[in-house]
Amino acid sequence: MGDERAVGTPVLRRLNTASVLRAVRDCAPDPVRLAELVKLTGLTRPTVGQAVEDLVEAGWVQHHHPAAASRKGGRPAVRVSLRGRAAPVLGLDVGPHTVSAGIDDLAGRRLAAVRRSVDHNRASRVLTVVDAVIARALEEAGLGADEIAAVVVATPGIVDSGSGRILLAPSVSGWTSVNLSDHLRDRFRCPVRVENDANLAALAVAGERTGPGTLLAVQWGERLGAGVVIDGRLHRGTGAAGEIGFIRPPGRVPDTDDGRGPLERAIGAEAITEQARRAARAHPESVLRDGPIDTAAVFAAAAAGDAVAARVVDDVARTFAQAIAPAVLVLAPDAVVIGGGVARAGTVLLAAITRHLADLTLTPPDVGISGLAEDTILTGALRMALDDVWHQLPA
Amino acid sequence: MGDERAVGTPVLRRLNTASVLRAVRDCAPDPVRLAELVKLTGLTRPTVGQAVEDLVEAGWVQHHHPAAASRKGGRPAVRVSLRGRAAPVLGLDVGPHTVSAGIDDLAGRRLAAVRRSVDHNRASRVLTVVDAVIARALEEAGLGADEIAAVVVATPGIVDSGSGRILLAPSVSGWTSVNLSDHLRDRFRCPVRVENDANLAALAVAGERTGPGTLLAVQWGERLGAGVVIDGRLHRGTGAAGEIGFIRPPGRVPDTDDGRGPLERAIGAEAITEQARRAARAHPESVLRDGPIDTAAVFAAAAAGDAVAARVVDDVARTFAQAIAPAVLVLAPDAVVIGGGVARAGTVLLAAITRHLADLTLTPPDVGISGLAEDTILTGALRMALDDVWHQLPA
DNA sequence: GAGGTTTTGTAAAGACCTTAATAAACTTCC
DNA sequence: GGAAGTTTATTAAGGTCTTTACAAAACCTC
Repeated sequence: MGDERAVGTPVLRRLNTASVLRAVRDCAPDPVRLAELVKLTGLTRPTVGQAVEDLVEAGWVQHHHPAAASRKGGRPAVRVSLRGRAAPVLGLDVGPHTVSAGIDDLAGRRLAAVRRSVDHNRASRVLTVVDAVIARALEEAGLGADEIAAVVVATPGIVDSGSGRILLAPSVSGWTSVNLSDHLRDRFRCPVRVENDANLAALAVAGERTGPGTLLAVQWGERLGAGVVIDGRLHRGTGAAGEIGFIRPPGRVPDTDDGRGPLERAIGAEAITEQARRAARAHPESVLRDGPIDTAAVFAAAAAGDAVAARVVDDVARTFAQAIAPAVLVLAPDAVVIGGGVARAGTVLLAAITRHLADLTLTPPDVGISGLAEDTILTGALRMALDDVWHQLPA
Repeated sequence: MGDERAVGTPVLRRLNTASVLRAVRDCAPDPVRLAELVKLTGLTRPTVGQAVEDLVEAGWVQHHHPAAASRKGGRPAVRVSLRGRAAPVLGLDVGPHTVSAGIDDLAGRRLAAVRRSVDHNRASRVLTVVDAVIARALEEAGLGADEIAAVVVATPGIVDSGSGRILLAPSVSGWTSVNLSDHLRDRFRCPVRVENDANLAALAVAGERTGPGTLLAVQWGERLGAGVVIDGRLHRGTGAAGEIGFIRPPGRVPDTDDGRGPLERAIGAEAITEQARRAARAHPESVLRDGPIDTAAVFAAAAAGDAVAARVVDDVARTFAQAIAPAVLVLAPDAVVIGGGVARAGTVLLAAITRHLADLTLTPPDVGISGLAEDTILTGALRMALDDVWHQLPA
């Protein structure tokens, strides 16, 4: 129930120019003929002409040389395209081991991508790397910090979306005491947002899917987090939505004081390998006996038919399914998509989870693996930054 | 990202008349002076005048006699108010034991309220009662079926929101084979929607709360259901969202083949009394030994300090908290509100649930009891019907 | 009953979109 | 190489709606 106010004729114009800009964006990065925009928007030629003129003046779109391809008679068309450099956005993924930065232009073209690892995950050291990565990315894109139109930073832990403060982040020592948000706000004059990494990964995964719907996107590695995306919008709740790592699974869970949640301690990557090691010791016939054990090895052994490994995988899948089943029943998501290090191991786990979930829920969701590579979180951060820019258009 | 199209000046007018109508509604049921509407909408006088003229002609608002109260000098103001009879809506709550109907006008005034019990919950019998209740409600309101602008029906079970078919409804035998939606569509010429009762109850509870936010509204009686309302909008997911009755709680759950879910069998009203009975047999010192045992008696005994009853209540609360904790972690709702028969028992249960949830979640939500009386579901149905009418305004 | 106040009503002006007609530029065919 | 044809841009006129400004009306108070 939007509360529109004070509608005059100028508002109409803004509405129409926005409509034209949307059409131009949908065609990005290809240039569009003006006549095509008329068809796409349903507006008339003079209106579109006026709007394009305004947009060019404001710097959002740019003219193209008419001396291009695909002429088939007639006066040469004026063609325009999104002027990406009008509002480039910066995405940042601050992980416990690596820091990555990316710069996209409005059209979604990647202008820069930088990745650097952090040796010691001490907060002060991380901050230094963050600054270095940003500087390198800006250099690569040939941009100044002033030209960036939006910044979104992904970080582990729970983030207060209002202030941008990090409330809880066990994986990086001292991270909560650093006001990352303020630190970056000084460097940029545009809005800076800090957001939970699993949430941003969810946004990236949702971007791969078309149409509305509910998505539960899980990031599964050493730690375990999730994001909820409903009809393309991220669901935050009171702020800590998606923290599945703190679900308490049935059965005993080892105590640790590293701030990890019960489910993380039960089926995080480390717990999986630990279970496999124990199983291998108890069952010398397993191939797990040979070679080093990591999650990839466990899943590979299970896929190859090793009964002991299969048992471990099934246990993990069951625990996971039991843990999220209540949430699946309440949310009734269209899909549960798993990303992160564990997901890369393969489809053995997937099948087991699907099986168990079908048993525990009424309308079992599709269970899939994220098709996105290592930069899922970064992609999500850039996506949110672009969305931000796009929503404050009329400014 | 709404895809606006073909915007001309007529659209502007529609926008403004809609804005004026909203303002009139917000003042309902009191009449509004025209000058006041100017302030409320931020539009100019001629615009408001034009809009009001159009709305009167369309029958949405009506003029008031100027010979009314509170004059303080000046030309007598033209006053208008929402013409409720323009679009009265019908709400229906088809429960396993009772059928209720209500008719509200646009201003939210209750024009009729009818409630009738059903002896045998056979589908054919229920349908007869439904028809009778509708007829009585229409008579009471002095309206014909043709004048109703929207109908929303609440029913237990899982409802396909597209077709309105009832997919799963164990509590009424033969209910799934009845196409309630088609049955009613023949009687009314307006849209008829069938919706899960817990979802509508959630909508009603959400109406009591102000502002945006996430709400998990639980209906807890013999059966157990919930609705999720996010920023005022009902969340459906793939259709069966909120079915917490089918969450599998830790521990053994008795098997039944009446279609109830595991959590319902574990902590539904019947299960609570059963647990209390067992506890009373084992502990003769409990006051539960005296008198008949129902949920109210159990909660009263616990509130009065009976240790055995308190133990039962705590067990129930723990099971409930454990069951919904994963959903609470994923959704991070602002509040969990409990309604239905069990909730009426008092605040003993509430305190226990709050305590256990605080232990199991990161950002514990407010836990409260629905302040709405028996007609929560009916209220929700009427609310959704009103929302429906309101959203198809520009037609 | 005169003055003041509050509100309604009306007319002119400005802004924007739309329709329609005209001009321009390029390709293709003869 | 010129004429016909096609596609597109430009310009002008017309209509609708909002805004601004001003006049009229009705009522209360002094």
